[in-house]
Amino acid sequence: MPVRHGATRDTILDAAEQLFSERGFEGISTRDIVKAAGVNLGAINYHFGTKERLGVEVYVRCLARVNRNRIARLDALEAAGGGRELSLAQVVEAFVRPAMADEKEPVSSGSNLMRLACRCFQEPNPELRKFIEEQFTEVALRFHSVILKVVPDLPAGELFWRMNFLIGALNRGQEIWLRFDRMPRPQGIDPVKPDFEGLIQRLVLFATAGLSAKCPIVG
Amino acid sequence: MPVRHGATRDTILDAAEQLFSERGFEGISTRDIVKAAGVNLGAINYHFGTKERLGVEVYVRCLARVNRNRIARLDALEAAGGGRELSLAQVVEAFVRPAMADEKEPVSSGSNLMRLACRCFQEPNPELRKFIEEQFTEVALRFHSVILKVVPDLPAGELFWRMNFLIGALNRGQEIWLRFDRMPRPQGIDPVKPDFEGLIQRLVLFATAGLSAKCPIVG
DNA sequence: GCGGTATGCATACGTTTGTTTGAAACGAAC
DNA sequence: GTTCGTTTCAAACAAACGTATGCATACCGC
Repeated sequence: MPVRHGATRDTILDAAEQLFSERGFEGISTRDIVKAAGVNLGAINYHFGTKERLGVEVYVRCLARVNRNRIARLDALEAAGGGRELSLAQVVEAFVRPAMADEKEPVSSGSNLMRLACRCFQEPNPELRKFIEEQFTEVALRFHSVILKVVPDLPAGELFWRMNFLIGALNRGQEIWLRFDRMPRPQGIDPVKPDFEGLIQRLVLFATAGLSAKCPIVG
Repeated sequence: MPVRHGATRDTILDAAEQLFSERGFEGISTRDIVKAAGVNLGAINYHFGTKERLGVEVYVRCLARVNRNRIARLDALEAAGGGRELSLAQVVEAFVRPAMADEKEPVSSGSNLMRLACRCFQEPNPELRKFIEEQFTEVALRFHSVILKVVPDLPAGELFWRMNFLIGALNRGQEIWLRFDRMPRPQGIDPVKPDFEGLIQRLVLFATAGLSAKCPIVG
């Protein structure tokens, strides 16, 4: 029945990705996964050992892709700029866009990439968090140093927190965008759902302003 | 044994609040809760019916307090201002501060209030989400209209998204602040953990800039 | 005092959980 | 065509899960 080597393994990863992104790691059972994947119950333990190791692999696979993409975009920007200084908006976009879509997973409201990139920050399981956080060290360092160059009068100590504010805004933006149609929207406000590019544009605008806010002179 | 009416019920609520805030709703069992609360296993079902209804009550109790506080702060600001226009920073602070501490729960790294106010946005359980989101309708409307007054050239359609960016930044800021000491911090960046007021100040600065960013002229 | 409602407790119920087992089916090598 | 390592399968495992039951105890108006 299996067509190629490792097919079952990948099927499980894909099914688990989808389910975890919707209900979280603790909210999904191994039986949910094998049923969705159409494979045997024993397959998870055979291929991954434990449910937790499967969880780690799902999240790491997704985040590695996103973060590789972020760095690639930054590299491309710097190469294209040829020594000229980048704009902060360009840098922020290079950070934001890969969390939303890439060549393998084009934009859609059913996008696993975006959904999982959100959920990875929301998993309370400490073991999972450990591996998830590891995926961000390289990207954090790269963007940190680039942004410091682009926003010269920003104290280094401030950037750490502002980067996290950006990450939070990104997550929340994604979450609301994905759930928009199924969400009880407060009447009297009547928000509109922008298309995908509109969301990025709004995020970039917000975060760019936030990142480059002048620090009040202390003392 | 019980000293006053409803003591067991409240003990359960407090214990569940603490545990849910750390591991999420799905990550905690009824047995975890009764053990932490020091009450009988049957007590949860007796007082709340189901685990899910206990979950709803825990989150609603916390959010009702936070959001009541937000509105009270806004009322106080408007009363004190006596018709003068508020500053955006004041409004943002009125939104941010109640999610971090109040008279019942002063600031500390063990603060349940802050931890739970974060987790409430991260629960994947749809039933829980429904009740959680309900808690925000009033506060959303109030702050929406106030901010529109304070940032006059902000298109109403934009504010919905920027408010959510603010919420995201707030959540992420809280989360990182709470976990700061137990977190693997990227070397080469060496961030410092501000005190509580410093966190609020940074959040207000970031969000104020983001909220009042000028929209690029389209067309 | 007494009756009745509200609460506490120990225990058990039926499911679902993650994981393990041992045998069957497979593909490639020889 | 037999062998061997790998993968799939149905079935079973013990443990943990949320919940229900039956009975003891407390409280309160009377």
